[in-house]
Amino acid sequence: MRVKEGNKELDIKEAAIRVFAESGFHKAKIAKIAELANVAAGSVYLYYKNKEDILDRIFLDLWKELYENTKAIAERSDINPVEKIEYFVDSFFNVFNQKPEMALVFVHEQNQFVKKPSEGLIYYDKFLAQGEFIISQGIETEDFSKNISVKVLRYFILGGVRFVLEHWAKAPDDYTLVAIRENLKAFLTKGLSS
Amino acid sequence: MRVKEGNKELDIKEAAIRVFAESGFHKAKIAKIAELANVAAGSVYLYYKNKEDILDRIFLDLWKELYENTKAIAERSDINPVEKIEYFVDSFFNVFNQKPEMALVFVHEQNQFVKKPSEGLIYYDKFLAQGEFIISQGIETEDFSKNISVKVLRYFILGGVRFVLEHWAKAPDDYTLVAIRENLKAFLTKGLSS
Amino acid sequence: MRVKEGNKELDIKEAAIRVFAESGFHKAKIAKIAELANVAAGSVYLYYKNKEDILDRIFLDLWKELYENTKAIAERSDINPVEKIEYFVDSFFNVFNQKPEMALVFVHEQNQFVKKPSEGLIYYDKFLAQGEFIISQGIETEDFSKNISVKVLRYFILGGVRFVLEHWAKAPDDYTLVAIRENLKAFLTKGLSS
Amino acid sequence: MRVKEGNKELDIKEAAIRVFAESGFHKAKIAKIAELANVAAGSVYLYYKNKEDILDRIFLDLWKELYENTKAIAERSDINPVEKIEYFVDSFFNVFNQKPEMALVFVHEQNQFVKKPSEGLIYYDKFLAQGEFIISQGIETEDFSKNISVKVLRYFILGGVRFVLEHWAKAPDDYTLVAIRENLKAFLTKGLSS
DNA sequence: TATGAATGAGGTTTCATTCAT
DNA sequence: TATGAATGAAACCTCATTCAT
Repeated sequence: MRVKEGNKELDIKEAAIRVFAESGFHKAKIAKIAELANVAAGSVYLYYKNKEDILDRIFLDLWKELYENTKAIAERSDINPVEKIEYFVDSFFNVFNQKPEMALVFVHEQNQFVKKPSEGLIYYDKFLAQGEFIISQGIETEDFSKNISVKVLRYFILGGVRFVLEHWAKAPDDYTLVAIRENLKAFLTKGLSS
Repeated sequence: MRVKEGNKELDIKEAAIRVFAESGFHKAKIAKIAELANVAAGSVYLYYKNKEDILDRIFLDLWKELYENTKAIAERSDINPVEKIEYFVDSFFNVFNQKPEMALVFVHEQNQFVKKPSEGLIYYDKFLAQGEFIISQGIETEDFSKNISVKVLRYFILGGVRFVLEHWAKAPDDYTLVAIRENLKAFLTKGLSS
Repeated sequence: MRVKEGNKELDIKEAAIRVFAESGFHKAKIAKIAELANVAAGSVYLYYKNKEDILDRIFLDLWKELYENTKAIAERSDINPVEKIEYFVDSFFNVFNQKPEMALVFVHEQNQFVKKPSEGLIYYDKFLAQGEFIISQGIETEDFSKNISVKVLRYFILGGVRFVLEHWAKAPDDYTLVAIRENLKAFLTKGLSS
Repeated sequence: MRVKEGNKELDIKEAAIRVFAESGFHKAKIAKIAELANVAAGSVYLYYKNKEDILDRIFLDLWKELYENTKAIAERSDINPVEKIEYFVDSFFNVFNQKPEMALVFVHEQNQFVKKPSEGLIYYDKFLAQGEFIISQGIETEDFSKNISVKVLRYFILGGVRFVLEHWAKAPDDYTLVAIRENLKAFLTKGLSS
């Protein structure tokens, strides 16, 4: 048994990611999370208000990180929109690079997460806005076709990425994340191009 | 004897689609489904083995219809791969055209559905195979780039479509399905092109 | 399928005996009884008030028959109490001779049956009274020991017979009913003797 | 932490005995057992896997105690088989002496109990084997008649005892257990004698 | 802060019984 | 008399959450 010295809050969150990935939020049991975190079931409630709060804070971490990793990209003036899209996609995949389980939680519980207001949701919206902004820039610079609906595209791309991620997370050996993202970058820039 | 009047099996299925769309499968209550179907709770079990069976048969209907609507397209020789992709996308969207709730069920419960073998899953696989086949054809005819990974793309496209559908289903007035599919068709054919 | 011409009431009763023997009263399903009786489930209620009523009438038949088969024995003056006991036991076993299933119902549901007043219960009491009467006679004639408690013995004997019957009914090949009853007769008459 | 006070496991088992005796296993409600045990319904499942498990462990206790109380008797060499039978019967009745309700559970649910393998069943079989062994010994020493079928007798005796117990448990005032067992001992030894 | 025993609300499912035909 | 579709009450069990220590 690992000596309990460290950060129980984090231990619980990480255990929860594993359990949510395995069973989905609804079937996940607090008792199992507590066990994996080497903590008593009751202790979970010292750090989290309830089960849903754990999920919320997992997503807060995720979208905050994604937002912060990508906000610099949108603002850069030394690269063109095509390159921005490429970096943007890279950033996104990097987050999941060594966390297949987080990818599954993202894919399966994002709906649950989006349903109600939360701090994490703000970062999620900001993240989407950045993607949208990059595409808009590209349309202005005529790098991208002006006939595309930014609104439609941003969901399409995010959804596509989600689904690909899911399959990668379930069978990481079928194709590498690097291969996936190169494919997507090529596909996206061609698809967007004017 | 009391004779079947109307079609309770269908009533229940349609009620279930509404409830699953609203609450998700896990939170959905049989009592609520029965109420919407104007049927006693116990009657649900005359037509469906259990709650999961309802979901299975909803997905069976969906993928069977999608498969059957699209199988002719893949086999046609009078149109080129680009047109096939366009028809394929059209077919897909047509199914949801007047069933926003079905789109939500599809989006939210597809994971659940894919997890275990079922008759519907066979049609789902066949459907995916058709999409994959069309793209492969296009690569052969050099209409599509030979650098794309069919495997990655097929999930990307399906996932993207799923997510777009979800947002449309939640707020059908923001953009019409027709607008969405025209956007996607343009984006896809460009993205795939060689 | 047997042509339904005959006695549905009887068909149902016989089906019920089989099902009660197999599953016990509580787990027995009306649907299964109806199926074995080649009758619709609802039809059962044309002939029997409810599930319990079927059991009651099965036991009524049983105890009425046992009572009527044995009442002549108690009254005979040409044989002594020892012989009466022997005939009494013979009569009892004869009823089950070719109905192992009835024996199981008797053994398992007798409790249920005794709990509430019914016509069958009257015959059951009369039957016990006859056995008691024969033993009392034997005590008077000094064939049987005067130290025995008739009350205790009559339950002991009936209970013993019940349990032996049960094991015979479950595995009729282990020992024949004839062998059983000869053993018991010998045991009883010796046990009772003065 | 909230600490186990008293012995809830035992409280529940004793409450269950009362409820099973009153209503029989199938009609017994967990809610009622929990109420009598002064425990929340859910707490029952902290100590017992399910309803059946409660019954199993009641019978395990019973047959283990009976087995352990009687195993010394069979092995003794200082008393003859007739005395062994007497002690054996005494032991048996002693267990129920101040637990009329346990006697009812035994009588009503023994069938249920015997149907499936369990730890208690092992003790039950051992107990029966001991009774059988004592009788066999008696036959060898010619204290008992060699014409009796041990197999038949062991069930007959157990069954008889069961039924007598039942009537005693339902109306303990009609005759004392002591009177019953003296009667039976006399009856048995005479019945068995050569 | 930490525990884990205790709680009790809540939902799926079964099945005896009813009743329209 | 006969049917069998429809009913709906009832109960086991799970598990998130609480709380005494």
